[in-house]
Amino acid sequence: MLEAIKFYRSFEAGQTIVWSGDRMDFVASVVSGIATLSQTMEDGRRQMVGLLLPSDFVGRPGRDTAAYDVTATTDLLMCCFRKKAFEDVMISTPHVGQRLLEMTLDELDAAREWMLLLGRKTAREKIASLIAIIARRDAALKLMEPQGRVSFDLPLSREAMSDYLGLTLETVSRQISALRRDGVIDVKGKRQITIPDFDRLIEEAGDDSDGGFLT
Amino acid sequence: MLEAIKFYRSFEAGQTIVWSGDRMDFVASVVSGIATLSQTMEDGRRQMVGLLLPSDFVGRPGRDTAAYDVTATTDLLMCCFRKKAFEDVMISTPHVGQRLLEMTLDELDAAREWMLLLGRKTAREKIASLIAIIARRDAALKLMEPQGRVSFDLPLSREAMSDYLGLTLETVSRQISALRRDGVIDVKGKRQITIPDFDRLIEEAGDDSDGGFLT
DNA sequence: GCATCTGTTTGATCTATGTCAAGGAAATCG
DNA sequence: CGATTTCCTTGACATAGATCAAACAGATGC
Repeated sequence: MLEAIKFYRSFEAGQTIVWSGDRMDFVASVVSGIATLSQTMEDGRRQMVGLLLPSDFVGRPGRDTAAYDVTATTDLLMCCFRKKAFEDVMISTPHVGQRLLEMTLDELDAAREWMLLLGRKTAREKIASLIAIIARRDAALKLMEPQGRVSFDLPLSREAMSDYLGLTLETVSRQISALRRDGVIDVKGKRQITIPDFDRLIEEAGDDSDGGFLT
Repeated sequence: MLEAIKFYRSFEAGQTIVWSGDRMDFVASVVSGIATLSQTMEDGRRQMVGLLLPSDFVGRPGRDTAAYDVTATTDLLMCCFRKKAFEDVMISTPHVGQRLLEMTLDELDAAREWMLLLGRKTAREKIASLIAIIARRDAALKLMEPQGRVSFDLPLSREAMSDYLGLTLETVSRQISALRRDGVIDVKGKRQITIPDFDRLIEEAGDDSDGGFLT
């Protein structure tokens, strides 16, 4: 049974949890906080390839080295299982594997949505999309649909946003300023965002679909 | 048993198999030929989000509308299962679900590799990466590792390549010409590629890892 | 209260890639 | 066979976003 073999680990904001290529003998799920998966090229160019929110799963059964850097963006608590033990549970409990398949398919959909963003959206659309994604996720925690006026805190630095969106941090900053000037968002301090009209934001994001990354 | 419920469908090159949003009551796997998954924005911008090669799986158990456009790039033969029947088999045969999980995890890795390409690589690196991916896949069919001198046919038009890479078809064309001028690749006609030195190509692709999209 | 540090904003310029346009090459059709 | 169509290449020019550089704002420490 899964309960019997789990243990917890906590990390501080900014800390790298595993480096790509490291041996990784556990799998885990996020309990609280935010972590990112990213890939880095030799010359330092970096791309975030996953955003881990509470309940998200990290690690791959049947592989023993990490494929990505995993970094805690905020203080983070993870619930871990030794990989071997987890694999045993997966074999004896088909339900666990089924749930994992479902989650993996959701992640694949999110990754594909993200590919459209990276490949085809303008910088302004990218920023609007990211803000919409975070607003949706934030609302989902309160079991709501975002609608009308919405407020929340950005859990990412400008640099993290640029890694996410395939932009430079300067461009991220400029586009946030532009969206503010145009009344699409309202910014208090550096991180606190208010969206006066969520539909307007969605329009700016260029999403025809619901854009429902994390719904 | 899966054998009992499968049936085949074939499609011509260029034909769209399903449109995003269509009802899709089957799942399938590619027997021969190549298909693509793509997303399109209202104004026509398009991004390929998946490349389906023989043995790849399409469709999502537990969802009844297609999330992407599926298009046959070459003549295509698919092996199909009614979704309901397939789901029943998945429940009664854990092994099928496990295999599907493994394939989905591989696809997720490929999607993430692709995100690095879309977000951070230059046009030249993108083209080199795509050619390397296709060369690898082609070699894999012959159970080989690509090495030294390699030849094969591009199964994609310039436009399909641009949809894949988040570029315009003109940029694709120019970069292919540039790689040819620089002796990285050799092009006969429009589609036949020879790579005189595979390692050189990998260098141009900017991959630190093995870039092993489809290995 | 002042100095320092980190994260952010803004400005001036540069450049890779997009856009628009024309023409070439190979396949298909009459 | 020439005519048409489709796909590709190449050129000239425009522009979104990158790069380089400076300054600002809010923490933190002394």
